Amino acid sequence: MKVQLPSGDWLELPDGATYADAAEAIGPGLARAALAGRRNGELVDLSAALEDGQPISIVTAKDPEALALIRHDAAHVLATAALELYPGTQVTIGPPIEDGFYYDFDFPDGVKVTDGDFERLEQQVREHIRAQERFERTDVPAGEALERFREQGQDYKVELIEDLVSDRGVETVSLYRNGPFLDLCRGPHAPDTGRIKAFKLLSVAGAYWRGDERRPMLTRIYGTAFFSKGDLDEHLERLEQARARDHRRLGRELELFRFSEVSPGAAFWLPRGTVVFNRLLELTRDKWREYGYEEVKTPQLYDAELWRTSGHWDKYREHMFVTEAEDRSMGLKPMNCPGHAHLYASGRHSYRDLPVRYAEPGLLHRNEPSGTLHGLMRVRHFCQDDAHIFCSEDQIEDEVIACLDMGLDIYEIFGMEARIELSTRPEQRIGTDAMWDRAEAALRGALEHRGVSYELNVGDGAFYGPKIDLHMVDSLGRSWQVGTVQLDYSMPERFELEYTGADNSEHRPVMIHRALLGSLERFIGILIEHYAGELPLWLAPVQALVLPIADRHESYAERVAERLAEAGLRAEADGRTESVGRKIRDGELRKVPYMLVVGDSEQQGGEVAVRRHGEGNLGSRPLEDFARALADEARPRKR
RNA sequence: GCCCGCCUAGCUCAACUGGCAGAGCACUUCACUUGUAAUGAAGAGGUUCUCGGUUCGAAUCCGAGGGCGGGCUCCA
Repeated sequence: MKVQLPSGDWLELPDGATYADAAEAIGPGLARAALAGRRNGELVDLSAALEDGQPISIVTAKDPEALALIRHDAAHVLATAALELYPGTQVTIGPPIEDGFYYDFDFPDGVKVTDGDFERLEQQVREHIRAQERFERTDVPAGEALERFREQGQDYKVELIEDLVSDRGVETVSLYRNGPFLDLCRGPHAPDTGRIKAFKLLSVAGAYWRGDERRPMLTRIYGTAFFSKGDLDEHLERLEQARARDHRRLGRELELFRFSEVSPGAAFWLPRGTVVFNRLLELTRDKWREYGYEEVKTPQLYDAELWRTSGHWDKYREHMFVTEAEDRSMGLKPMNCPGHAHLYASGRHSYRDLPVRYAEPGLLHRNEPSGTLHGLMRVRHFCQDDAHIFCSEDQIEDEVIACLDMGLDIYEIFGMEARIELSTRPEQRIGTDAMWDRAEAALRGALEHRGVSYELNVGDGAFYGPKIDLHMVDSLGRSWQVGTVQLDYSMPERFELEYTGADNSEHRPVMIHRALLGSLERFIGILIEHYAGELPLWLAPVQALVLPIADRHESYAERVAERLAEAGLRAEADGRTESVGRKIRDGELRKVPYMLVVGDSEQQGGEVAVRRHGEGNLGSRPLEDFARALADEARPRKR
């Protein structure tokens, strides 16, 4: 039989040959390096049989998918070790993930595995790796596999097989054996455990079986594997560097904000952080003006009646802070939409006035579960760059395009890109199919018009309408939603919103909820990590620090700072009686963009010696000159 | 909310098996008057997260609560 190699050459092999045989035939070096085969783009075991006339390739460590392969191998070896150290453990699933793998275990009663047990586990794993145990695949009838796992008391595996049979009509399943461990697994695997060259366990966490909070809580052990110790070390080094960018750490070090037990999930903004916050808000307001929004201000606290009307009392109450006042139930707003809808409803509107765009940097409170709070990224109190657009149905697409434009404008200022998702109609929904068709088409049309790529999230829309979500990742690769553009047909219904059409009869507007930064808190968290704390000049809490060399230069330093302040810049003089080296060090650690050293020669010549953060000494230049240049550089961003 | 871990000075962290709570940085004062990443000395700073228990004795052991961290679930 013949198979075709990636080079286009044909390779002649005896019938019944495997990928391993093909690798051997090509050369002994490749045979040693071979980890798996590739058939029609899919990885297969080296022991898989070749088919006549097929194009094939041999996968080695250089293949982009090879790491996932050995990480999956590593997960099996971890399960092997766990079963040996903790007999009676039930194994569940153990897939490779970005940067590593995990395995979920249900340990026997009384066994609690923590990261203190990692050393023992790792040692056990290493022994199996050293032994170079072969991964052997066998395909068996589902019934036989069921029997086997039932006997072993592996209930989760039994459930998995039962579901494979009932949901997918599977008749045979594949099992993989490595050393003493036999696991239900789709494969493929490397030929033996010795291919895992570097291995490390990273963390332990709880995880619900099948992600369902009503099912048992399992113990998830995270780890990673590489083809060399060097690669592993490099990865650990990257993790360490990512931790140094953590906004919680930088927020404390740069004195931007703090948290306190007296108000969990709510940031206390220090003066420097407040500068950043306000600068971002100014940017938002500029954009609102540019895109034709009108800013409004609505109350924090509303009678329960409003929340009943909006549906929050039924659907969102557990996330609301509720209080009593003079025998009335009141709720702090978790969203601005009911207030804006109420405001719209309280006046008359002509079709000539549409779209009405109400914007508000709304202060919201949401009673998020304690376990979900996370620095600035997930808080209970935050400020949303929120707006609601009331428009006719034929205005939807243009409005959504404008929202996307505005969002992409803003992200571009920071050189950041959002991952965009379109979420379509869920099972539980209101409105007719025709309405959903139009709404989804409008959102898709807007995305395509703007020419952005997006992922389709089928069935994940809100019950009242489809939505576009914009996500960004933090320093550790965690994805957070920032912006959202949502169509809402429900709220206008509930609040009986109307506008008078050209036909002089009343029509129902559509409501578009949209936020682009999402929450200023979260966005600032992402910005801090994006810039590793080195905020661009226009956002920096202190833009220039003036450093007098000796006491006699202090009044000149003050004058320099004042001159910069006159130019609209944020400047401070460091009048401490410390060495210049010390002041520079402190300024560098504070990540202040510019430091201006002033001594005798600067004072006499009306100059400043400019030092740029991260670049060093740029030499002296006239103060006037520098002030003008800096004011220009600090003038907002692009556009 | 659930699982695991952690909580000592403003920050980073010490304190052998239960036996007088410490250091560096920051802060205050004094001296030094400084030219591009830490001048020196002295001083002050503690409910060891909270409450309860065990013990002659608890930062340390046990229980409950709070907060934080890593995940899971949730997240209009």
